[in-house]
Amino acid sequence: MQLTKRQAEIYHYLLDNADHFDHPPSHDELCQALGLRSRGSLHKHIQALVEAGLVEPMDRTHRGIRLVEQAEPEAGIPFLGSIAAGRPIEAVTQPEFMQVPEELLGTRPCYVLQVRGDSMIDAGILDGDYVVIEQRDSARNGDIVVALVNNEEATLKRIEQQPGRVILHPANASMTAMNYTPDAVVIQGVLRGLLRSYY
Amino acid sequence: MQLTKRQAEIYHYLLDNADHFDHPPSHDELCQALGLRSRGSLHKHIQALVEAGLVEPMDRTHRGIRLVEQAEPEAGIPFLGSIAAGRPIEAVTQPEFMQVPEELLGTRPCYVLQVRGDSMIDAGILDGDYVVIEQRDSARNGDIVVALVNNEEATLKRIEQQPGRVILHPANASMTAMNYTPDAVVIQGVLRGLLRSYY
DNA sequence: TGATTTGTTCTCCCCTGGTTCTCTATTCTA
DNA sequence: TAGAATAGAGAACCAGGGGAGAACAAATCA
Repeated sequence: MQLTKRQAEIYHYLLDNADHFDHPPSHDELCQALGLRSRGSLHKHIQALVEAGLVEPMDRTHRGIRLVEQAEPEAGIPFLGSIAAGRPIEAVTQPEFMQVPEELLGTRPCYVLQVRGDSMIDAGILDGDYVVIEQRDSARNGDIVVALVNNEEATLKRIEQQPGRVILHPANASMTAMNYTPDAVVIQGVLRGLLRSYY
Repeated sequence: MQLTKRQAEIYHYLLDNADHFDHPPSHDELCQALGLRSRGSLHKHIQALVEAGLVEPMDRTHRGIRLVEQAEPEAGIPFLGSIAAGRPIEAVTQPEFMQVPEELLGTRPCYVLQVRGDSMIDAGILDGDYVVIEQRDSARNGDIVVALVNNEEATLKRIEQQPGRVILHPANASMTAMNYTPDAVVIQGVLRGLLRSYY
């Protein structure tokens, strides 16, 4: 259902101030905060929000103006899919969330990918491991990064950036490093943590 | 259940003053403290708190207003210390707790140790990694276990149990497996997960 | 055991606050 | 430009929240 301008205004006020109130506000308090003089007018708006499913119906209970539980902040960080050298990231249809120790998180947003293949095995990253990736578009030489190559292949490699070229080093004695021009390689994130499940 | 404003007020008063009382307060004392003149009125509020599960039901016992212990669910599993081949587990003085994805947990209690040394490097377990250990006293051949050897040395190795002897295999080409009698090796847990932090 | 606390129940009452209604002003739209 | 939609004011209504106090019963104390 479409909100009117005023309804949206009031809804946003409620959103912004949800934590300011120690108790849900009464109609009178809200009227004052919103510059209304009539409880009746406010009630009409609140009623519209209830019908739109944004506010809990409050059947005569006092101080009952409560926002509908927004999708509770899903704990953890999203598990997005799997990464295998030479293919695009294979996304899961429904992102799941994984609880990750804070020690493995950076300040920037992070996500989790599952590693396919053995290209980083000498760095202790095995087939099936989960890697925590911090979203960044730049990296320092020596970092292990998720890189998008030629706009189609995603890969997890150690990066070496030199003037005029970018080298992606696997960590596998049986594989060789690859050379690219800088504009062929887009850094999508930097390896920040690793999770492995046995059994 | 949602508390009314007054109920929340009283509950917070109880929380704030829980330690001030040498014994749980009587209704009369609380009335005085809260500025109420009627025990009956207070009783209604306390009753609501009991129904909300915040106050112990006090079936007619005198001076019985007691808060329900809010067993705050300690998030995560304990980080106990570090394990290095050939030494006892070095315990941290104050166990910290780490958030660990459910995928790495078993049904039994788990704890976290930090790995010191390179003895399992060929299994992708590096110096500094955190391992999630499930408490068990037995393991299957091939499992990586925390084993207490000769009642003094703790070590993380792949186990092979044969009639009359136990072999602990490192995963490092430059190290050799060790043979023990079964009673010299006590299994303390089985490797269940691994966490690694880069940077 | 009798007196005193103290928890419980109940009834009465007032005020706050949600609801409903009507009336009016303004803005938008066909 | 007329009618609809949107907004607000304010009155009236009444249920819920909160308190007072009496009466009672169980626990505790002297």
